[in-house]
Amino acid sequence: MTMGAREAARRTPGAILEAAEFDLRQTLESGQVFHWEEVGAGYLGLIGRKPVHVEQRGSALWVRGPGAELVPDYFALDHPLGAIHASFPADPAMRAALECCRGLRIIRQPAWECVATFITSSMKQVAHIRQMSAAMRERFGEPVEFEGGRLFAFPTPARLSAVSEVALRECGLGYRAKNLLGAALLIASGEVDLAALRALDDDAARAELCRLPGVGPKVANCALLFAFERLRAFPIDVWIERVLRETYFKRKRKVTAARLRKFCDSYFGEFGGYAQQYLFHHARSTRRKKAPK
DNA sequence: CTCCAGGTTCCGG
DNA sequence: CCGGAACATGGA
Repeated sequence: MTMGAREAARRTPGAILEAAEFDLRQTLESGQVFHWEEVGAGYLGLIGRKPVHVEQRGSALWVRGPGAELVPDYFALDHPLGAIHASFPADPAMRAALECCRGLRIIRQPAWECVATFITSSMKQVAHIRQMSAAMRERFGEPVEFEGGRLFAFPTPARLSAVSEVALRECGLGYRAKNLLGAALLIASGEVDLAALRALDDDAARAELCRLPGVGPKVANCALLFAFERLRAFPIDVWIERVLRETYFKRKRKVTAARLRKFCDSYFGEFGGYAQQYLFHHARSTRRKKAPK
């Protein structure tokens, strides 16, 4: 596909940066973030309110747009991925996940949009979460012009707290609308201070997150992992639970949630969150491709 | 049409 | 502490 001269002229100047041990696609398609769109040979999205287009060619990232300078931090290119991979347990399941997902990085998301999207995630497929996120952005977010198109920032807590529950339901949230509204209110009022969580240890930060309606242990761990860089946080969802039971608790009866929790916290170690994300993405990408008949 | 999805909350053993 | 049930919506 060649690009027309007019379209090419719309492009903003770009830059090239080195990104070793990084796989953009695995990172953006692994279900940790929900607003990036595949455009051309790369991905288009916002980092906060700054638009950027990112394309990977080998170990180089071609970036263009106001968000370009934020790319290294956002995609956590400074995480010691070699050491992280080396920290994974050496069992077969973990090995397979590593081979599948090598280069996947846990990114540094803005806290609120991470918390908010995961509040909407309960009992929803990744495709649905993406739809709800897009709907809320388009309807309530600040528009951002970029290369002849328009993107929308994720609406702030203040903005969302002023929205009606009906309007949120129209974005497809269902019963989650009330939770998101309540969470936005608690944060907009200052009763819960997301920025202040950075000073707390993991357990205290998790407890604080769980004060938000619609945030339980799983969503709190997602937020800790994807927005607060707590790389030990290990979210247990239906996929991971299936993997755990089939892999580490084969033919054991009565494995309670508490038992699973305890196992994960000790077995996967200091970068447990990374291990979890690799297992999650591997399970999803192999289960979905199966049986095209 | 039926099944199920990155859960949380509330309620009775 | 543990298992169940309700809660909404849409893609496969």
